[in-house]
Amino acid sequence: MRVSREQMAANHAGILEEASRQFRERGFDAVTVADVMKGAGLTHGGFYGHFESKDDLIAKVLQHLLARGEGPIDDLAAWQQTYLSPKHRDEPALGCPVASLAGLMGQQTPDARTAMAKGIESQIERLAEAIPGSTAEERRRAAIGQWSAMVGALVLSRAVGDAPLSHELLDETLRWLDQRNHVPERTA
Amino acid sequence: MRVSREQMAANHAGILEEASRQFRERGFDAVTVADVMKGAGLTHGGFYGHFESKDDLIAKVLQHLLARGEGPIDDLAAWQQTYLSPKHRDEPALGCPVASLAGLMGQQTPDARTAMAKGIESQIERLAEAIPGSTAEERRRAAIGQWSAMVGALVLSRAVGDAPLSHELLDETLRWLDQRNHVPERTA
DNA sequence: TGTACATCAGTGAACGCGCGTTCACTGATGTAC
DNA sequence: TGTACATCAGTGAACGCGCGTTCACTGATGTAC
Repeated sequence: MRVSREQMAANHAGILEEASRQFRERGFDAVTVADVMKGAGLTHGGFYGHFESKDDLIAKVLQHLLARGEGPIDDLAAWQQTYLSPKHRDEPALGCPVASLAGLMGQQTPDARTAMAKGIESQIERLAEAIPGSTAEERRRAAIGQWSAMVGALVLSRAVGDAPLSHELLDETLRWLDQRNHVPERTA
Repeated sequence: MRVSREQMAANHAGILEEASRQFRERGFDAVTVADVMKGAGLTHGGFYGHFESKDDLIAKVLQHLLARGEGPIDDLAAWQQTYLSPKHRDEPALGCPVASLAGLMGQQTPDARTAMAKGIESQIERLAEAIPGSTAEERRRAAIGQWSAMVGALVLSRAVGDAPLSHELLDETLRWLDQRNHVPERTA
């Protein structure tokens, strides 16, 4: 059942895409190679024509998810509101790979860890350019602090489940960050 | 090889303690029942005399780790400095269970998730009492924001590995939080 | 352009391993007298 | 207090299952003429 070169490339992209969703949704361990291949509309045996191993897939998925250069953040408050939204909390499969996967890097390969580290660094740089502050050092510090708070709040809100606390974590962190990004003139 | 009641109680506590360390160090999936029992100086078969299943152990470990009421935080800055230290980053086995395990709750049982949620709530309450602020609402918001930032920074610094960025995440988040907890009089 | 054949992407059964869990057994503990 | 026996915590072999991975096979693709 050989397929055309175009179809094979599409299948390869489909496996990557499906894996990136399932990994974000359920983590690396709970997702099997067969799960990913089924989701991509293929059978598990063909997997090794595309990737060397499951670990290789994990590294490639992280590189794919984290290396894509996203544009600058033009509206910081809106961006943070989207990040700290119930929708983002409830849809990890399409959401921030750092929030879903950073806590799982302990047992991963060096390639996977490197991809994650690069993604975190580039996200901090991206945030630093959108954050107010008089010096570059101050903006980078604020970017690190705010990015930590955003990732932490999302991780905690997902861990809490659907209790009121879950929504409170998102909402209060958002408001707390918003206070930092405005000079304390309005609403104190 | 029956053992005394005292010895059995000690073994039970030892299994819990060993599991709580290994889970924090390597996560739930990578730690096997046999690993835990070996660490506790026992053989794997005896496990089911103490716990119903591995899932039961996970729930009991979380209850054990997160339900213990810790005293009030008397020195907020010192407490945050300890939390955001390289030592804490490098010793997850003895560190904060929320930072190690919150990101792994997605696939866990309701009992485990409930224990985690309670631990997060009580930690926020504990922080809120140590944080400056004129109203209870303001202190709770700051507690949520700061706790999110602390957990996020620790998770990110562990994910990054031993790159300079890892230390920077801890250090800059600490300084950033410290700025929030002082009226902007010194060092701007 | 049409035909013959070599290539190879995908299939699905099978393998080997490790894990959670079970169970017959052991021998020290704890109890009944 | 001492003895006989029932209890049962712990042992370690074994089971069953699911997973990552392999492999012989299939049949459409792509190429050589």
